[in-house]
Amino acid sequence: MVREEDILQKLESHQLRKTAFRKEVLELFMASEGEALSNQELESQLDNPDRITLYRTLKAFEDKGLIHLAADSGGISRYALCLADCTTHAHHDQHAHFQCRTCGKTICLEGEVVIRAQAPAGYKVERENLTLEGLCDECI
Amino acid sequence: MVREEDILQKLESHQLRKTAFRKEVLELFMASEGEALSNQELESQLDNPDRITLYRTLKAFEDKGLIHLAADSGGISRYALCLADCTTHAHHDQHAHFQCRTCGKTICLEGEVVIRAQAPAGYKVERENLTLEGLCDECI
DNA sequence: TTCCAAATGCAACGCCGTTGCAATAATTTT
DNA sequence: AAAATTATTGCAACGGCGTTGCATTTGGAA
Repeated sequence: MVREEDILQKLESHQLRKTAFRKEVLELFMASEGEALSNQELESQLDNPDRITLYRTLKAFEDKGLIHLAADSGGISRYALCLADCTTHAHHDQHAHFQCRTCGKTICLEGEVVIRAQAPAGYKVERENLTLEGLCDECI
Repeated sequence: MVREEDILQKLESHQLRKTAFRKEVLELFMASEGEALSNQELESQLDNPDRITLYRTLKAFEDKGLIHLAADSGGISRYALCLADCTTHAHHDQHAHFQCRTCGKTICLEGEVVIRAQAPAGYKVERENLTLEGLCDECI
């Protein structure tokens, strides 16, 4: 269970207005335990879901460093809560994601990620994106 | 320049019919030097491009192991030629991709890729997907 | 309470990708 | 080489994801 107080505090600290809608959305993220949620999944759990408002809410959350985008192989967007040290326009959590090829469930992976891959000379690498694909524990 | 003979041979060896359209599409891939091309980019270079036919052509190429999908951060599909040892339903080339955040140019990266990341116990990892993002030599 | 800026809800749009179906073209068979 | 078979093409229509513009409502500050 997520405490109302914690939700409000999180919105406040990220300079986001405490509207009913945003509280609902943030609660879903905080209750999802590191799972990345799609617009569709969020809509199905919301009270009075307006697609467009949800899109804009997620974009606002992302801009303020509250959530981050996790690549989905199907081309849709999935977001997950950032760790504590992400702030506005400064996402610091460089971690891998896992996506189940059957149910689409996507989670953030904890722990160390070591990547060795080289871009050609003259290229500038700014971010590394690692996604593991396979079967989750429920689809195996 | 790509030789007609090589195009036909490649289609033949992958059990694909040698139609005018497919020859055109394959030629674009063979001339692109490891760059991953989107439907849009292909359409703009084709003679008489039918969107739907192009989608199906790419799917056929992929099924037969001629091309592979490279993740695009914007959620669209980009394909690139496979290396020689890919065959029907058996893609062997596990390599990273680089995508420019400005122009979208996407290339296959050669060389070794070492990944250390752990999925939770009970999960089965089947594929690892590594994409580097940044600026290409022309956008820097 | 008043005011302003931000967030919401609605309508409309554009792009990516897919499906069904009839017409056409490439192989295979005789 | 013609007929039969099978795959491919082109077209129409559709659905989903995501965006933009605009009027209305709401949250927060003065």
